[in-house]
Amino acid sequence: MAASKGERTKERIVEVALELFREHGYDATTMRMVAEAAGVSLGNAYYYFASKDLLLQAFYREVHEAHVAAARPLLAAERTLVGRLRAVMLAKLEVIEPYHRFSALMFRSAADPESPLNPFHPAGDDIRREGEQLFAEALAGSSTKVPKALAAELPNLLWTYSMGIVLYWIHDRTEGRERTRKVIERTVELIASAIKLSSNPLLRPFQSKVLALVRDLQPLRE
Amino acid sequence: MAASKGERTKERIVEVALELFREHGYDATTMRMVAEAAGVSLGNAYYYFASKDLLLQAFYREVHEAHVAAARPLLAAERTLVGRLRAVMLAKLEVIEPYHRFSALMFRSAADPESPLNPFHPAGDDIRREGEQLFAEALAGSSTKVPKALAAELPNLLWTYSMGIVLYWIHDRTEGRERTRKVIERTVELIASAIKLSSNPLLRPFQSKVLALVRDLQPLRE
DNA sequence: GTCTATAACCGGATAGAC
DNA sequence: GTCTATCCGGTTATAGAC
Repeated sequence: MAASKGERTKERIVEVALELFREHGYDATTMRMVAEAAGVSLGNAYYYFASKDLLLQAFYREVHEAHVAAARPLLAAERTLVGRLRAVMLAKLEVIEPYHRFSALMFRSAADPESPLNPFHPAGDDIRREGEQLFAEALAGSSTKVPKALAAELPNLLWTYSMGIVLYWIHDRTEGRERTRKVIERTVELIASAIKLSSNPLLRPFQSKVLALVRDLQPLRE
Repeated sequence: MAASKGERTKERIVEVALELFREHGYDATTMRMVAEAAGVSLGNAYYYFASKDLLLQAFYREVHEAHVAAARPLLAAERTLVGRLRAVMLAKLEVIEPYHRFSALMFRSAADPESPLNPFHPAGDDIRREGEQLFAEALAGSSTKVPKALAAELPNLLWTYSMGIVLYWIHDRTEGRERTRKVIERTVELIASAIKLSSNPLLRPFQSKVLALVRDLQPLRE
């Protein structure tokens, strides 16, 4: 109850904003609508959120938290690597489905250098780190042994992969997102196969090249 | 010389717009500036370009054409697969370098479903098709034999890859884009290795799974 | 029917008074 | 912290000129 008046106002703004986003989408929701619905003036809304984009970040966080909440129970029931990856991805699909109508706009920041959704965005961003964390858990709890060198890079790679799936899903107009589901099924199988194959000595030189590349990619995150 | 008055006006608008983009970037260039520089009214500028984004498409086309022009002579001098891929990618880097300052804004459409730069954008778009064509040439002229099934999918995959490199480059603040250059070097080597490995019988089942996936990805392009 | 201009709208963002 | 008044730039409506 230590919430100051300001904190409560801020919370109220986020709340109505997310509701409006769900109802009308991001673009169709104006800052004026948000301000009015929250019972504050336009200028005052900007006092709390310096830009409309910052409100969108609140949306990402909500989606992320719903994703974690949806994925955990599924993970508890799966031991195979492929099953666990599938669970995480399908949970994501479930959570974002209500936003599909507006997804193009709401996820366009995925390519924006300033956005945490951008896979190349410099580190320090909570949402991406927590997303990677979820994949780390999916890997750690699986019955498949993942080589250590690979294990260090995989969460980050899988997070990037998941962003690619979201990008695909945005364009998927099929009933029940059938197409995206199929792509997820095929890709999680492939990823699991690739991880298992990676121990094969024939591929050793190839594998170490890939790892070296992946490690080189990182410093952009500073 | 059949250029009607309207065509000439349109051309003039594109011309000054690209110049202003180069000088100030996309966002800082206003439609009012473009109109004034082209010597037309604001409303008239909109008669020719229904949106600012359509002017940006003209920019993409120019960049693409410069890329092809820069890549062709390099390709003429390279026979190895790795050399040819490298040539195409480095030519790209050369061409886009002048826009690095503003790249975040100018390339943000890469994730926009409506943009031809989006790798998942439905087919029918010239620029992406021509980009794939360039990679098809790079492959066709190389000394490496590419399995037919793979050859059909590769141009499209390589184009997507090149978009990923651009996304990386956008975030690359290093001197001379050293980091991106290194990533290109490593990735073209990996790609060439992977193509060669793909003939290995041990990987046959893996390879066919990958190809099946890639083919499945396509129909989104309708 | 092709082209051009002026005025206005709309929504994100800011300034500055209280 | 809150407001009102404005700015600014993309976009549109619309009227008229060639």
